[in-house]
Amino acid sequence: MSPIDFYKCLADDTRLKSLLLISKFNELCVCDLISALDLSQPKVSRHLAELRKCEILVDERRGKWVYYKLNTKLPDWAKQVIKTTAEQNPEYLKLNIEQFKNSQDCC
Amino acid sequence: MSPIDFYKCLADDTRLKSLLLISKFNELCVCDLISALDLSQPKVSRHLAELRKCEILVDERRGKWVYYKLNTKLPDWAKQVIKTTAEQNPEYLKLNIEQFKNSQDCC
DNA sequence: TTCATATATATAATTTTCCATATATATGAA
DNA sequence: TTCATATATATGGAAAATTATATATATGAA
Repeated sequence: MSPIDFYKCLADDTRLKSLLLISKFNELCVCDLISALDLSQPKVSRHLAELRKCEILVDERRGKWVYYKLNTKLPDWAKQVIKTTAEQNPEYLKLNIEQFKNSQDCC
Repeated sequence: MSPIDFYKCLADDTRLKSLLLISKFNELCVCDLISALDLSQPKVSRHLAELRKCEILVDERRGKWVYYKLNTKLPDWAKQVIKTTAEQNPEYLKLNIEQFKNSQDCC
Protein backbone atom coordinates (compact mmCIF):
# COMPACT_ATOMS: atom_id res chain seq x y z
CA MET A 1 0.00 0.00 0.00
CA SER A 2 1.57 3.26 -1.09
CA PRO A 3 1.15 6.31 1.14
CA ILE A 4 -0.56 8.28 -1.60
CA ASP A 5 -3.23 5.63 -2.23
CA PHE A 6 -3.81 5.41 1.49
CA TYR A 7 -4.20 9.16 2.01
CA LYS A 8 -6.41 9.60 -1.06
CA CYS A 9 -8.72 7.05 0.49
CA LEU A 10 -8.90 8.99 3.77
CA ALA A 11 -9.55 12.31 2.06
CA ASP A 12 -13.31 12.25 2.17
CA ASP A 13 -15.47 13.06 5.15
CA THR A 14 -17.70 10.01 4.85
CA ARG A 15 -14.77 7.64 4.45
CA LEU A 16 -12.66 9.20 7.21
CA LYS A 17 -15.51 9.21 9.71
CA SER A 18 -16.48 5.64 8.82
CA LEU A 19 -12.89 4.50 9.22
CA LEU A 20 -12.39 6.22 12.57
CA LEU A 21 -15.71 4.96 13.92
CA ILE A 22 -14.83 1.43 12.86
CA SER A 23 -11.40 1.85 14.44
CA LYS A 24 -13.06 2.95 17.68
CA PHE A 25 -15.75 0.27 17.81
CA ASN A 26 -13.61 -2.49 16.29
CA GLU A 27 -16.32 -3.43 13.81
CA LEU A 28 -19.59 -1.94 12.60
CA CYS A 29 -22.21 -2.99 10.10
CA VAL A 30 -23.35 -0.74 7.26
CA CYS A 31 -26.58 0.13 9.00
CA ASP A 32 -24.66 1.31 12.10
CA LEU A 33 -22.72 3.74 9.94
CA ILE A 34 -25.83 4.90 8.11
CA SER A 35 -27.44 5.87 11.41
CA ALA A 36 -24.27 7.28 13.00
CA LEU A 37 -23.46 9.45 10.00
CA ASP A 38 -27.07 10.09 8.99
CA LEU A 39 -26.35 9.50 5.33
CA SER A 40 -28.04 7.59 2.53
CA GLN A 41 -27.41 3.88 2.19
CA PRO A 42 -25.90 4.06 -1.32
CA LYS A 43 -23.55 6.81 -0.25
CA VAL A 44 -22.20 4.91 2.75
CA SER A 45 -22.01 1.68 0.79
CA ARG A 46 -20.08 3.27 -2.07
CA HIS A 47 -17.50 4.81 0.24
CA LEU A 48 -17.07 1.56 2.18
CA ALA A 49 -16.50 -0.14 -1.15
CA GLU A 50 -13.61 2.26 -1.78
CA LEU A 51 -12.06 1.55 1.59
CA ARG A 52 -12.45 -2.14 0.81
CA LYS A 53 -10.95 -1.76 -2.67
CA CYS A 54 -7.78 -0.15 -1.35
CA GLU A 55 -7.66 -2.84 1.36
CA ILE A 56 -7.97 -0.58 4.39
CA LEU A 57 -11.13 -2.37 5.46
CA VAL A 58 -12.37 -5.93 5.07
CA ASP A 59 -16.02 -6.94 5.01
CA GLU A 60 -17.78 -10.02 6.28
CA ARG A 61 -21.39 -10.94 5.74
CA ARG A 62 -23.19 -12.46 8.69
CA GLY A 63 -26.75 -13.24 7.70
CA LYS A 64 -28.45 -10.13 6.39
CA TRP A 65 -25.77 -7.79 7.73
CA VAL A 66 -22.35 -6.92 6.39
CA TYR A 67 -19.71 -5.97 8.95
CA TYR A 68 -16.62 -3.92 8.25
CA LYS A 69 -13.39 -3.86 10.23
CA LEU A 70 -9.77 -2.85 9.75
CA ASN A 71 -7.70 -5.10 7.55
CA THR A 72 -5.18 -6.76 9.88
CA LYS A 73 -2.71 -6.90 6.98
CA LEU A 74 -2.37 -3.11 6.88
CA PRO A 75 1.24 -1.93 7.22
CA ASP A 76 2.21 -0.73 10.69
CA TRP A 77 2.52 2.92 9.73
CA ALA A 78 -1.05 2.92 8.40
CA LYS A 79 -2.38 1.26 11.56
CA GLN A 80 -0.54 3.81 13.69
CA VAL A 81 -1.87 6.71 11.62
CA ILE A 82 -5.46 5.51 11.99
CA LYS A 83 -5.07 4.83 15.71
CA THR A 84 -3.41 8.17 16.48
CA THR A 85 -5.99 10.10 14.49
CA ALA A 86 -8.93 8.32 16.10
CA GLU A 87 -7.61 8.64 19.65
CA GLN A 88 -6.50 12.24 19.46
CA ASN A 89 -9.57 13.67 17.71
CA PRO A 90 -12.55 12.72 19.86
CA GLU A 91 -14.43 15.89 18.95
CA TYR A 92 -14.39 15.05 15.22
CA LEU A 93 -16.61 12.01 15.91
CA LYS A 94 -18.38 13.22 19.04
CA LEU A 95 -21.81 13.96 17.54
CA ASN A 96 -21.75 10.85 15.38
CA ILE A 97 -20.96 8.64 18.34
CA GLU A 98 -23.73 10.22 20.42
CA GLN A 99 -26.20 9.73 17.62
CA PHE A 100 -25.04 6.17 17.12
CA LYS A 101 -25.46 5.36 20.79
CA ASN A 102 -28.94 6.87 20.85
CA SER A 103 -29.98 4.88 17.82
CA GLN A 104 -28.67 1.72 19.48
CA ASP A 105 -30.60 2.65 22.60
CA CYS A 106 -27.63 1.77 24.73
CA CYS A 107 -25.13 3.35 27.19
CA MET B 1 -7.06 21.78 12.26
CA SER B 2 -9.70 19.15 11.58
CA PRO B 3 -8.59 15.69 10.47
CA ILE B 4 -10.50 15.93 7.19
CA ASP B 5 -8.82 19.20 6.15
CA PHE B 6 -5.47 17.72 7.06
CA TYR B 7 -5.97 14.53 5.07
CA LYS B 8 -7.40 16.34 2.06
CA CYS B 9 -4.22 18.33 1.98
CA LEU B 10 -2.06 15.18 1.99
CA ALA B 11 -4.08 13.50 -0.75
CA ASP B 12 -2.03 14.63 -3.72
CA ASP B 13 1.22 13.11 -4.86
CA THR B 14 3.05 16.41 -5.24
CA ARG B 15 1.93 17.67 -1.85
CA LEU B 16 2.59 14.43 -0.01
CA LYS B 17 6.06 14.01 -1.47
CA SER B 18 6.92 17.66 -0.80
CA LEU B 19 5.74 17.34 2.77
CA LEU B 20 7.64 14.13 3.46
CA LEU B 21 10.82 15.48 1.85
CA ILE B 22 10.57 18.63 3.94
CA SER B 23 9.97 16.49 7.03
CA LYS B 24 13.10 14.48 6.24
CA PHE B 25 15.37 17.42 5.43
CA ASN B 26 13.88 19.80 8.00
CA GLU B 27 13.55 22.58 5.44
CA LEU B 28 13.83 22.92 1.68
CA CYS B 29 13.48 25.78 -0.76
CA VAL B 30 11.13 25.68 -3.71
CA CYS B 31 13.93 25.05 -6.18
CA ASP B 32 15.09 22.02 -4.16
CA LEU B 33 11.62 20.51 -4.51
CA ILE B 34 11.40 21.36 -8.20
CA SER B 35 14.59 19.43 -8.89
CA ALA B 36 13.85 16.56 -6.49
CA LEU B 37 10.36 16.00 -7.89
CA ASP B 38 11.22 17.04 -11.45
CA LEU B 39 8.05 19.09 -11.79
CA SER B 40 7.23 22.51 -13.19
CA GLN B 41 7.78 25.54 -10.97
CA PRO B 42 4.13 26.69 -11.01
CA LYS B 43 2.94 23.21 -10.09
CA VAL B 44 5.24 22.91 -7.08
CA SER B 45 4.52 26.47 -6.01
CA ARG B 46 0.77 25.96 -6.15
CA HIS B 47 0.84 22.83 -4.05
CA LEU B 48 3.13 24.43 -1.49
CA ALA B 49 0.65 27.29 -1.31
CA GLU B 50 -2.06 24.80 -0.36
CA LEU B 51 0.06 23.26 2.36
CA ARG B 52 0.72 26.79 3.59
CA LYS B 53 -2.96 27.74 3.45
CA CYS B 54 -4.01 24.85 5.66
CA GLU B 55 -1.10 25.68 7.96
CA ILE B 56 0.82 22.44 7.63
CA LEU B 57 3.87 24.32 6.31
CA VAL B 58 5.25 27.76 6.95
CA ASP B 59 7.41 29.71 4.51
CA GLU B 60 10.26 32.12 5.03
CA ARG B 61 11.98 34.17 2.39
CA ARG B 62 15.76 34.48 2.69
CA GLY B 63 17.09 36.59 -0.13
CA LYS B 64 16.01 35.15 -3.45
CA TRP B 65 14.91 31.87 -1.99
CA VAL B 66 11.75 30.86 -0.13
CA TYR B 67 12.18 28.05 2.40
CA TYR B 68 9.38 25.80 3.61
CA LYS B 69 9.29 23.84 6.85
CA LEU B 70 6.73 22.17 9.11
CA ASN B 71 4.55 24.49 11.14
CA THR B 72 5.62 23.95 14.75
CA LYS B 73 2.07 24.77 15.83
CA LEU B 74 0.66 21.63 14.20
CA PRO B 75 -1.28 19.42 16.63
CA ASP B 76 0.64 16.45 17.99
CA TRP B 77 -1.39 13.85 16.12
CA ALA B 78 -0.60 15.55 12.81
CA LYS B 79 3.11 15.74 13.61
CA GLN B 80 3.11 12.06 14.53
CA VAL B 81 1.28 11.10 11.34
CA ILE B 82 3.79 12.97 9.18
CA LYS B 83 6.78 11.58 11.07
CA THR B 84 5.55 7.98 11.02
CA THR B 85 4.70 8.15 7.32
CA ALA B 86 8.05 9.67 6.39
CA GLU B 87 10.11 7.27 8.47
CA GLN B 88 8.32 4.08 7.53
CA ASN B 89 8.07 4.68 3.78
CA PRO B 90 11.63 5.27 2.57
CA GLU B 91 10.93 3.67 -0.82
CA TYR B 92 8.16 6.19 -1.61
CA LEU B 93 10.77 9.00 -1.67
CA LYS B 94 13.82 6.97 -2.65
CA LEU B 95 14.17 8.11 -6.26
CA ASN B 96 13.36 11.71 -5.41
CA ILE B 97 16.00 11.83 -2.71
CA GLU B 98 18.62 10.31 -5.02
CA GLN B 99 17.79 12.81 -7.70
CA PHE B 100 17.87 15.64 -5.19
CA LYS B 101 21.28 14.62 -3.89
CA ASN B 102 22.67 14.37 -7.42
CA SER B 103 21.40 17.81 -8.30
CA GLN B 104 22.99 19.16 -5.12
CA ASP B 105 26.25 17.39 -6.01
CA CYS B 106 26.63 16.15 -2.46
CA CYS B 107 26.82 12.93 -0.42
C1' DT C 1 -41.85 -11.03 -0.13
C1' DT C 2 -39.01 -8.06 2.84
C1' DC C 3 -34.78 -6.27 4.63
C1' DA C 4 -29.85 -5.05 4.18
C1' DT C 5 -26.52 -3.94 1.07
C1' DA C 6 -24.27 -3.18 -3.54
C1' DT C 7 -23.80 -1.18 -7.97
C1' DA C 8 -24.84 1.30 -12.59
C1' DT C 9 -25.59 5.46 -14.80
C1' DA C 10 -26.02 10.26 -15.39
C1' DT C 11 -24.98 14.59 -13.56
C1' DA C 12 -22.76 17.89 -10.64
C1' DA C 13 -18.96 19.60 -8.11
C1' DT C 14 -14.25 19.84 -7.04
C1' DT C 15 -9.46 19.61 -8.02
C1' DT C 16 -5.52 19.68 -10.90
C1' DT C 17 -2.91 21.35 -14.61
C1' DC C 18 -0.99 24.42 -17.95
C1' DC C 19 0.28 28.78 -19.79
C1' DA C 20 0.93 33.42 -19.22
C1' DT C 21 2.03 36.95 -16.34
C1' DA C 22 3.18 39.28 -11.95
C1' DT C 23 6.22 40.23 -8.03
C1' DA C 24 10.41 40.36 -5.27
C1' DT C 25 15.22 40.21 -4.93
C1' DA C 26 19.89 40.31 -6.86
C1' DT C 27 23.44 41.78 -10.03
C1' DG C 28 26.03 44.42 -13.35
C1' DA C 29 26.82 48.44 -16.23
C1' DA C 30 26.79 53.26 -16.89
C1' DT D 1 22.86 55.93 -7.67
C1' DT D 2 19.85 54.50 -11.53
C1' DC D 3 18.46 51.45 -15.15
C1' DA D 4 18.26 47.07 -17.32
C1' DT D 5 18.37 42.32 -16.83
C1' DA D 6 18.37 37.80 -14.50
C1' DT D 7 16.67 34.60 -11.12
C1' DA D 8 13.27 32.62 -7.80
C1' DT D 9 8.68 32.27 -6.66
C1' DA D 10 3.60 33.25 -6.84
C1' DT D 11 -0.82 33.69 -8.97
C1' DG D 12 -4.92 34.39 -12.45
C1' DG D 13 -7.76 32.07 -15.51
C1' DA D 14 -9.32 28.47 -18.62
C1' DA D 15 -9.39 23.66 -19.77
C1' DA D 16 -9.04 18.97 -18.43
C1' DA D 17 -9.39 15.37 -15.26
C1' DT D 18 -11.05 13.41 -11.24
C1' DT D 19 -14.34 12.58 -7.70
C1' DA D 20 -18.82 12.78 -5.46
C1' DT D 21 -23.81 12.53 -5.60
C1' DA D 22 -28.65 11.10 -6.48
C1' DT D 23 -31.75 7.99 -8.35
C1' DA D 24 -32.88 3.67 -9.93
C1' DT D 25 -32.07 -0.99 -9.96
C1' DA D 26 -29.90 -5.42 -8.63
C1' DT D 27 -28.49 -9.07 -5.38
C1' DG D 28 -28.55 -12.14 -1.52
C1' DA D 29 -30.29 -13.84 2.83
C1' DA D 30 -34.30 -14.78 5.79
